[in-house]
Amino acid sequence: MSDPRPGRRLSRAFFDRSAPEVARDLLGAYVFSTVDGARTGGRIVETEAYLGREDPGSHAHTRVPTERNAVMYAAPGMTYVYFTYGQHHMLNLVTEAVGTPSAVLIRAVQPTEGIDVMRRRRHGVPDRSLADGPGKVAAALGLTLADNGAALGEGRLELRAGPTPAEEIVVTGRVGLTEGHDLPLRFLLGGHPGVSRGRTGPKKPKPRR
DNA sequence: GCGCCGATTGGCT
DNA sequence: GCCAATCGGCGCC
Repeated sequence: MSDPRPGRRLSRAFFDRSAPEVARDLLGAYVFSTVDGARTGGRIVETEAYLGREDPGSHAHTRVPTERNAVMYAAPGMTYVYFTYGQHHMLNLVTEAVGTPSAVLIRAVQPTEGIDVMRRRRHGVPDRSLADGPGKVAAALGLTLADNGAALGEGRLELRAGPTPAEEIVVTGRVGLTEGHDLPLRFLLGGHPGVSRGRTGPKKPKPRR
């Protein structure tokens, strides 16, 4: 069995770097939440980087700050949580300096703590599917829009370093986007059973004939 | 295991 | 109105 070995808290400086660097280095790190008195979380095994105005897949693409994406412009390490598809929350961590809208999406977590609570929140799904997708991560951790905009170390989330992953780090295109899916900005631990099953290609397939 | 499809709310044009 | 950084169920091989 793999014992959880979370280390020291991740610093603001850790997040004050480019989103791809942070996304890669978050692999093997730990994320925990304390919600309703229950601590849950685990090891990050899949991430995606979103770059900002120049990134066609980003919420900040060619846009002035809006109410939703404002947090992307804020301080490194801040949590950016948004709601989509009428039912799912997505957990992101802001990267780079204030004014630069970039973030990293946490796409999959290997549960190590509070697994019983996560089972209850995820009601009926097999253990291997507790947090193997971005919507599942937020659901398993009990996150809501109330967690949007929390400064590093001040909200219900805690981020800690982990040992350097023994697994190979694999880089692919991002999942679920209509634009920018071809950029190599998705990072995952190769062969890990807990990564999402997301497709990397264009969302709308080319017409067949 | 893989692919298709409906669900369901809020953000944005 | 349109459609989204998704999920789970169902059908099929």
